[in-house]
Amino acid sequence: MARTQGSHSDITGPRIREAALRLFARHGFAAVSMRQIASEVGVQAGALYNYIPDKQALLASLLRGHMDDLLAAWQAEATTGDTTEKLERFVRFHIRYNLERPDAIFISYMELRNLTPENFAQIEALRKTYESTLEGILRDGHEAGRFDVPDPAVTTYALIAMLTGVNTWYRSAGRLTVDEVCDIYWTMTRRMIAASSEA
Amino acid sequence: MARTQGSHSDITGPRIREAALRLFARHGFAAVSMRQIASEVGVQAGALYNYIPDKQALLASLLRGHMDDLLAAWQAEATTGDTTEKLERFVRFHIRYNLERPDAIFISYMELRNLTPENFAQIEALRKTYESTLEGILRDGHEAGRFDVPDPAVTTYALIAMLTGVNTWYRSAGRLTVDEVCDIYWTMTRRMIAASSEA
DNA sequence: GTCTATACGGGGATAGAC
DNA sequence: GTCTATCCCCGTATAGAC
Repeated sequence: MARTQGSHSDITGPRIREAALRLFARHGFAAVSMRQIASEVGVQAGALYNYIPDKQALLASLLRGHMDDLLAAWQAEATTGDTTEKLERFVRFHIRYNLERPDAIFISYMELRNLTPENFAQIEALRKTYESTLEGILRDGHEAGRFDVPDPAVTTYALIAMLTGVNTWYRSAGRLTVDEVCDIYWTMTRRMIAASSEA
Repeated sequence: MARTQGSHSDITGPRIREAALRLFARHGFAAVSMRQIASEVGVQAGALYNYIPDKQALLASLLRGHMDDLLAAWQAEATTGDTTEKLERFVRFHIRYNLERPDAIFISYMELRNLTPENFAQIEALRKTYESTLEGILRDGHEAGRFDVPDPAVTTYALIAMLTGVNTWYRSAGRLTVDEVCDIYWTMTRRMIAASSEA
């Protein structure tokens, strides 16, 4: 039997974060009320403040958590292989990772403006770190003569935008599998940076 | 001498739209109050309702106006030239047009979820129309043997995302002119669809 | 066409009982 | 740790005077 009152500190915290992530992604940070979040979790609004200082800190914590997870996941993949293999791994990793966490990705791009300047700077730095790994790969490949990348910074922006864009249109019920999508984007990427072979 | 009261119907309407566009882009639709918009325009909140039925209709009208302008502007450019020239023109047109209207572009991507289903369907149809012109160019070029585009639909998504992404990073005070940016993106586009020459 | 005033609901956040 | 109750502010939208 579920208790309607009492201590649930171990599960309520995560549930608040899950509910907030989903609601912020669906309706936008400003449009979601603390009462809505509480209602999803099954507690009263006041109880939320046992877990978070305020609404803004909740958003910042979600975004920071997402960026930390993303960087850790990429670090776990990025170890071996030559430059071309690293680039291919980045392309496939980015598409897959984003498709698996649409809510977190959506919020990360849409709700940055609702952060305080301090929180914004922190999240931006993490994002910059992630994007720099791609830029590093492009520069390495260019210097090694494997790629032709006249402007690594711009190419990084272009690639990130292109890859992240998959989230706006891909549906698992559609005509393409995730693997097929990754193949297509890897082909486009390879051509964009003029990698030597199309094998 | 400015009147503090009286009739200004000819200028208040446009000023409401300009203020709303700017504020929605800056803070998000849900976070902006009618009182804020009125204050920017220099009227009381109640006076806004002489021009718009409600807040939601104001947003829909801004988005519809933007899409109408976009389609008209592209129609005015799209008349002549072979397929490769048309594609190059699309790339440069899209980047320039977006950079000149950052607020409208931002809102068009961020605030779609705040539209009623009817308004959303309308705006989406206009956006689809615009993107279809690009897909048409890619299909034409592929069939004519000028491009190699295995999946025109996905390539369209990829190109639109890549080009629209310029707005997130470009600053006129930065190291690149708009022309240089267009050149870089056109090179990347040409390679992506494997257009015959790189001249 | 704009004003003032206001209706009415809902927002974030806190206090104190249990 | 959660509840109920509440504070205080602000939201959209309307009514009626000028």
